[in-house]
Amino acid sequence: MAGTPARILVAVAWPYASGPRHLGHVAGMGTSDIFARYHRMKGNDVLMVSGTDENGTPSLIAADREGLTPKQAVDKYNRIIATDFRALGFSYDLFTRTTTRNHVVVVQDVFKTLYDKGYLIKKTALGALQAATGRTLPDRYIEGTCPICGYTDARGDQCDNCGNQLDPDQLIDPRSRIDGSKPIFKETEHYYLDLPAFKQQLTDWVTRQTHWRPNVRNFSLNFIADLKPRPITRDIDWGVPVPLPGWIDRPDKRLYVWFDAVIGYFSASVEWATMVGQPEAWRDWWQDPASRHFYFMGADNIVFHTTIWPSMLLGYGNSGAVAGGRGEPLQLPSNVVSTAILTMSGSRQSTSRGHGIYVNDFLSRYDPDPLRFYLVLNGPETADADFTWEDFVRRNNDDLVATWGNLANRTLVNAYRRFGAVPPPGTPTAEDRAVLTAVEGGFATVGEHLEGARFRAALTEALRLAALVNGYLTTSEPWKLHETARDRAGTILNVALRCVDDLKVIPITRDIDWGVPVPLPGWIDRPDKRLYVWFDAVIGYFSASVEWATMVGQPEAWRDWWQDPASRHFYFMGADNIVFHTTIWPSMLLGYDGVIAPQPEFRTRREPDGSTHDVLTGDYGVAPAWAPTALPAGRKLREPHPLFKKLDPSVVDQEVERMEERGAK
RNA sequence: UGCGGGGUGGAGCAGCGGUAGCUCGUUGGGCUCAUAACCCAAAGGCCGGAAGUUCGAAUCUUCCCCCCGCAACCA
Repeated sequence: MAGTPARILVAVAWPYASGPRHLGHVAGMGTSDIFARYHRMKGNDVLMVSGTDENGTPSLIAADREGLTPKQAVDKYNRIIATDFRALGFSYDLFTRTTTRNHVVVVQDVFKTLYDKGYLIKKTALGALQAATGRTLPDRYIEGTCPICGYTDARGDQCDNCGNQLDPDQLIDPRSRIDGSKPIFKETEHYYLDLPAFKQQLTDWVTRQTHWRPNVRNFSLNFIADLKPRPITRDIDWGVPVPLPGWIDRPDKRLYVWFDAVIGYFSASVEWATMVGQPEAWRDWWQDPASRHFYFMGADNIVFHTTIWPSMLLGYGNSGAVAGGRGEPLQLPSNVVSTAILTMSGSRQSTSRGHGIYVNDFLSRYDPDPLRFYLVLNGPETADADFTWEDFVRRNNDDLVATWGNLANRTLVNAYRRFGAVPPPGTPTAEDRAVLTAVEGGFATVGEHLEGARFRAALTEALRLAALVNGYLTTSEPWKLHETARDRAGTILNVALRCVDDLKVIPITRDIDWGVPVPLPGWIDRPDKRLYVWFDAVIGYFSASVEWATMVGQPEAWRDWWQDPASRHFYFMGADNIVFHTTIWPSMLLGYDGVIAPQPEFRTRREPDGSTHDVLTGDYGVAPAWAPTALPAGRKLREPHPLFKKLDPSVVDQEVERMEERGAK
């Protein structure tokens, strides 16, 4: 493990804004968030970017289906998806969109640069167009009768009945799946990316990536061995205009959606730099050979990230207007972490067939933490995994609640009731030292798993440590000692509290505190619940100081009074208020309000052309360090409340019923 | 069809030449501060199928079956 801060780019697959996303879509994304949070806690400089993929045919089809314009449709789904991701606590430094002005500028720069350097080839090929619109009709959107088996609903790329691969012009009576019209087949002109030009470089590079998962590496090498030019423009009126004379103004030609989508990793980094007021800051990640780039995506996207995107990066180098011809060539992926498929009760989730669970639907009834927990413990990390409600309830109740939630709860309940504060450590026994050493060792062992993107193993190890502390508590029985040997009971609870304090950083949960009453999830939006007036009133001393600092133009100046141990505070009040100032307010200041898992928020961005869009971002620098925490004796404890909810087994039947109802519609 | 990955007790996985192990669940017992943790015991697998190599195979070879991905106009 490097002791010096490293720059880590966490690049997460761009969800398509053609509908709400279901659990299968986010199955691999929780791990990217864990990875980013881990590296931040390690002290590394993390840039985590993604956004919604909004160009291309599926957006148009979604819009037509709902009677919306393409822009309205992608606005709608961008909002839904970003709201889901905020709720799931994905700590993006920037979650943006592919319809921003910035994205268009960067994409066109990459295209133009590849063109100028001779990596694009103009070719004419037979394509299918939709009669009414002149838009490209992808093979899978053409249906007809299979010429081999006579199946009447064969698709243009493949017959679902006999499994044979087809070309769309082979179909008998071909029709558009969109409007039923007969497709027009004609020769159309397109630009192709000259992938074979990069074959040798790619082969050498991938061969050296011995740390990749074998299937990713082998699969990529196999793919590279037989590269052909790949089209990067299409006949469509929704997408990034082709930045070449004679093409830029054509309404019927746009860049192909996959081409612009992968560039999103880069364009989002550029947008992030602008947003934080350091327009050149993206170079620290993209042009520093010491920086490392980690890509998270589904298994079906591997070649885009190991072959096609690297080809584009190699071709671009540092030549374009955005990179400005200076610095190192843009960095290639360091690792590509792919996720398999999350099936739903045995079959593949499909939006069109109504099979699967939407994220927002799920979160309307369950908390995000159990979902994140489940998807790591039982998700499709290396092979397909199956989501069943029965399994979800079991993992939640038996692992998350029983092992970890109960450990935190029993430790805090015991310490709070008998001591009210963190008891002094006393003289540790061999058992005390053993359990502390084991738990503190978790930072190394769990960390190693996370570095290697072995998330399931990391979580399993964290749970093993929690079980270890459970065993330590059961054996030590501090609840029997607090009257006869109070010092010893205090020592045991001190050890257990420190273990819990460490483990709350290690486990892959999102938001664990020590019992702050309000605001809590579920209460924050309740109009009938408010903080008690004295609570917010006394905080006024602090908030007014912050306000003053902002007013005088030195927003950090309040720290000189509030965080300098040498400063002295004098309070003046009526006699009826003494207890608030000598007891309650000091308790609040001592209380454990530290943020363990900072959360993302929406922010509106305005671009030079006046357009605006909302992005997900956040200040994640306040997270604790990835190291044993120093829990001082004497720190006040508040009345604990359970961290996670136990689920009633009846939810299994309820959810199965709900799915059947929807499937029947 | 070609290429790649995978098929191990009810679920999820590890093992990859020495005769099968982990987590959870299940059954019985102990204990109980706690959102029933922890301890003890037990049931449950011919390691997808077949043939072969070997003193010995879940582990190596060959063939076959099943699942998933890719096969370049799904992204």
